[in-house]
Amino acid sequence: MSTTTLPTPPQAPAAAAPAGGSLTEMLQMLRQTLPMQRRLVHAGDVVVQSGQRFEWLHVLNSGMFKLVALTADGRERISGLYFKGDWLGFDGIASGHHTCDAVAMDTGELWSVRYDVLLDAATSCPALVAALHAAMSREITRDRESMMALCTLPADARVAEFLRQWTQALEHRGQRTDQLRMSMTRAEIGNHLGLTLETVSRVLSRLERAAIIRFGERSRRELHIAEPRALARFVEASLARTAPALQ
Amino acid sequence: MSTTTLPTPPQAPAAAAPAGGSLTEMLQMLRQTLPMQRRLVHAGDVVVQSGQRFEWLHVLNSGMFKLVALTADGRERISGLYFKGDWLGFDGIASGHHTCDAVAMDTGELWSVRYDVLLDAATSCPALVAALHAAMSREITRDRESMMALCTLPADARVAEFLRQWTQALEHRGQRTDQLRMSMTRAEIGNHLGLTLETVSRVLSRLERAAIIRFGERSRRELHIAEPRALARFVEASLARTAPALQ
DNA sequence: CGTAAATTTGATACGTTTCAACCCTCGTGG
DNA sequence: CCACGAGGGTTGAAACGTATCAAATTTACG
Repeated sequence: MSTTTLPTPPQAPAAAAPAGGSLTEMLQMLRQTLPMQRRLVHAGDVVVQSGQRFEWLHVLNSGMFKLVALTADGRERISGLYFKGDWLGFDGIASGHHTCDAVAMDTGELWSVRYDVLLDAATSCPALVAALHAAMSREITRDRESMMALCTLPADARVAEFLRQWTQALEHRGQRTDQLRMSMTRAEIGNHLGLTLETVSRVLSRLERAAIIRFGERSRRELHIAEPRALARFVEASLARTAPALQ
Repeated sequence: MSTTTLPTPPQAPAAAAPAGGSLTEMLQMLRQTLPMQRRLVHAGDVVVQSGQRFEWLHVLNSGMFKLVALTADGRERISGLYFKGDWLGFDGIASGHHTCDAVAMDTGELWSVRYDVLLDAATSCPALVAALHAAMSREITRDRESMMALCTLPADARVAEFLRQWTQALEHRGQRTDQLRMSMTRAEIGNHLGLTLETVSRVLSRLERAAIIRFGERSRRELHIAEPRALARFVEASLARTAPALQ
C-alpha cells in the first residue's frame, strides 16, 4: 500500500462529528424546521410506488415499512425493512423516479416533505443537511451490512442474522427487544433472505429447539427472544462450523 | 440539462429532474467550484481505510476501485466496484468513521475534497448539492440492484449478471463494452458474488462454450463480449429454466 | 363454522462447495 | 538456458446444503 494516509490538516474538522444526534432529537428538529405533512397509514398502504415521479421524502414516525423492488424479469424482492426515524424515497433523487414500492406493514405515522422544500429550508439550517446526509449515509452502510449477511451466510445463520438485525434496529430505537411481532409471512421472510419459505420455517423450528427463540402461545408469528446476543453467538457458531474458508 | 434550476416555484419541482447532468459535466462543475486535491493512484493503493476518521470525499476521475468490507467474524468481502465519476466515502458521513477499505485496482486519478469544505461551497452552489445527492442516491439504488442480482440468482446467472452490470457501467461512461480487462482474480470475483473461485471459473468456461464471451489470446483475464445484450438474455434464460418460483 | 391461507415436516432432487489433481504462465536463479 | 517454484486457473468426483415436491396440520377470517 504505497498510498499513505491523505494529507490531514491539524485542526479537527466538524465533518467528523457523528451527524444528526439522537433519533428523537432529529424528529423534533424536523418537525420544527419543516412543513411536514403527517398522516396515518395502515398495513398494505403503498406510500411510494415504483415508477412514480420523485417529489417527496418521507420520515417514519412510527410503524414498519417494507421496500419492495421488482427485478427485470418480474420477480419481486423485499429489499429492506424500515422503522421509526428511517427515511423513505432516497432512491428517486438521482433519476427523478422511484424504483421501489414502499408498503406499510402495520399502522403507523408518516411524515412527508417535498424534496425541493427541504432543500430550500436546508440552506438556512445546516442541521437539516446534516440529518439528511446522515440518513442517506446510514442507508448506504445499512444496505451494505445487510447484503454482507444475507448473501454470504448459510440458511441457519441467515435467518438468525436477520432476527438479530431486526432486534438491533428495535434496540437502537429504544423499543423492547425480547419479543418480535413478525408482520411478515414465512414466504416474505424467505423472499427477503433468498430462501424458500420451507427453509425459513425449518430454521425457526431449529432456533426454537436450540432455545434461542420461543414462539408465542397464541401465534407462531410472535417470537420471544430471551437473550438477543444468543442470536449473534448462533451466527458465529454457524460460521465456525461451516467456514474455514477465508479470503 | 437542468442542473442549476434548484430553487423552484412550487408547482413544478426541480426535484424530479434527473440531477447532476452528464458525467463529464459533473466532473467539470466539481473542478470549477471546489478546491479538489488531485492525485494519481496505483493498483493496490488504499485510499480509504476502515476505521479511519471520516473527513474526505473522493471522486474517481479515472481508474477502477474496489470497496472491501470486513465482517464481524473477520472475513472480507468485496462489496462493490467503482468507476469514473463515482464517489467514495459516503459510508463515513453518518458515524464519522469509515467502515470499508477502498482499494485501487489499476492506475487512476482521484479527486479529493474535504466534506466540510464541500458543505460550505454547497450553500452558494445548488448544483453541488444536486450532484452530491444524486451520487448518494445512485449509490443506494446501485447497491440495491446489485444485491438483488447477486443474492437471488443461480451461479450461472450471477456471473453473467456481474459481467452485464460491469459492461453497463462502462457503457454509461462512454467506454468500449466489447472487451473487459478483468483486474480481479477468480477468487476476488467469487468473493464478491458469494461463489467459490472454482464455480466462477466453471461458469466463465460455460459462457465461452455458449459463445457469449471469448477469452483473449494472451490471457484469460481479458474478455471479449461480442454482444453485451447476450449476457442479459443468458440471465433471463437461466431464470426461465430454474425459476417457476415467483412471489 | 367452514374454507382458504399459512405453516410445519418429511423424502427426494439438484446445484454448489469441497477436495484434489493438473495445467499454464511468469519471474528467478542456478 | 533451462530448472524451478509460486500463483492463478481449469476441471473432475464426491459431499453437503438447500430447493422442490408432497403431504398433514394449524391459523386466519368472512
